[in-house]
Amino acid sequence: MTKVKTRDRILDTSLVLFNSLGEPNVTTLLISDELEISPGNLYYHFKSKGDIVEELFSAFEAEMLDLLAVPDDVTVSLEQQDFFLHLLFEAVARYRFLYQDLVNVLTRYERLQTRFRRVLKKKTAAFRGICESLQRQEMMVISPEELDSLCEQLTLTACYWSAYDTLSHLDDREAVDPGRGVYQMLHLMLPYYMPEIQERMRLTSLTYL
Amino acid sequence: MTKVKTRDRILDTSLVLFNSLGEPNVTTLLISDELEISPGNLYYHFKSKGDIVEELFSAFEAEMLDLLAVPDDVTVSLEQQDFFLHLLFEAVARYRFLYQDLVNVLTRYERLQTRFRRVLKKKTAAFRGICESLQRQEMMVISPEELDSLCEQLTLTACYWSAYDTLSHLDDREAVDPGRGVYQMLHLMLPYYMPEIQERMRLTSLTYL
DNA sequence: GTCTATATTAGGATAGAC
DNA sequence: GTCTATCCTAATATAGAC
Repeated sequence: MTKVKTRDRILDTSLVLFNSLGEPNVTTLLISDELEISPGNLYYHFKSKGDIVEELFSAFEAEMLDLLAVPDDVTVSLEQQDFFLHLLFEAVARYRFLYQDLVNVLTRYERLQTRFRRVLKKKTAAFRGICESLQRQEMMVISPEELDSLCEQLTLTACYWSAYDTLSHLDDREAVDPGRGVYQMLHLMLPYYMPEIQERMRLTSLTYL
Repeated sequence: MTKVKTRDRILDTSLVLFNSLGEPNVTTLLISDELEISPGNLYYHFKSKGDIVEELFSAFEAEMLDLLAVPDDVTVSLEQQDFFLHLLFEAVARYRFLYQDLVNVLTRYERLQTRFRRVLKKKTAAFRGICESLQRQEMMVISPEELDSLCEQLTLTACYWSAYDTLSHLDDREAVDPGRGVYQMLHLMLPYYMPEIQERMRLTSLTYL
């Protein structure tokens, strides 16, 4: 029984098309064309294009909230931090259509605004949690103001690295390299690690280039 | 003779509407409505909406290239650096419609792609120029790899701060606060200043909050 | 230069047969 | 569940009078 439900095929194909062409440039006709089904059929499964977007968003949201559910006073190792960043950028890349037209998408599908903001807040909180844990382990030293600024900067970068990266190859939007983003994230934190850790993380960061 | 040419009024109003509603959401009808002229009249002055966008882009480009024309081996004081960042964020804010739908706008008006990339490159180069000058003056210490990463991060932030900031108040897109962006930029450089300078710049940065 | 009226598409969405 | 045919609307753009 290898038959995949049409409904799911629509979601999969939409995601691919959204990511490579940009959500605003993908019409329902294009989606159905790509799937070799009729537009009517598509509308049998989803009552609007917005519904497809919302359902993809829900999947994104679920993945993110799961990933970002960092318990408050947990102890985070450098390996875990590393792994976390890796997963985060991978998830963002998988749903990059959201980020590449973020303001646009959020204004046209207003119901997503608060939900997206919640994810953002969780993201900042997760970064803060990690940094605080590293501080408790005396691997990091940072003042409260710097910590605020750093977490905001990490959030901004996690959000917009993929869009920024896309600017260099707008012709081929399939190409996506989350590694470079992780590298930048690590380098944002670098100055605040203790000297020995700093050296170690500098080396780690190179593996992402 | 206070009469402003219709052509210029179209450009002014378009810029305002683009900034507050997003370029994709602004129709030629809305522009002419706002100006209380007929759509036909608008098309007498510009043969397409894209032409309006391109002309606004040209103004943006001219301002930017002028601002970014930092001579190669110039000596930059901290005050000049500060002032430069200030002007930069002000210019970005004035044309924020470009940045808020960057990928979208650049894919729909392909001719702007290379021009925008040129501006980006100049931006990174300007940051590098400033940092190198500060290094020569022994106010900053930074390794070549860190410098690369920092300049890229500064460019990303200069580009996307306004869009990121907009996320918090998508309802009122008039509100724009370039100050906070400058603050973040200064904090990105902070770790690489010499200790005395660091203290001084930390204080300076507070004035931007 | 400016207007009114209208043409042209394209995209989202529905109706009804199979 | 799927198709074909069609509707509706909004947006870009043009024609021709004043």
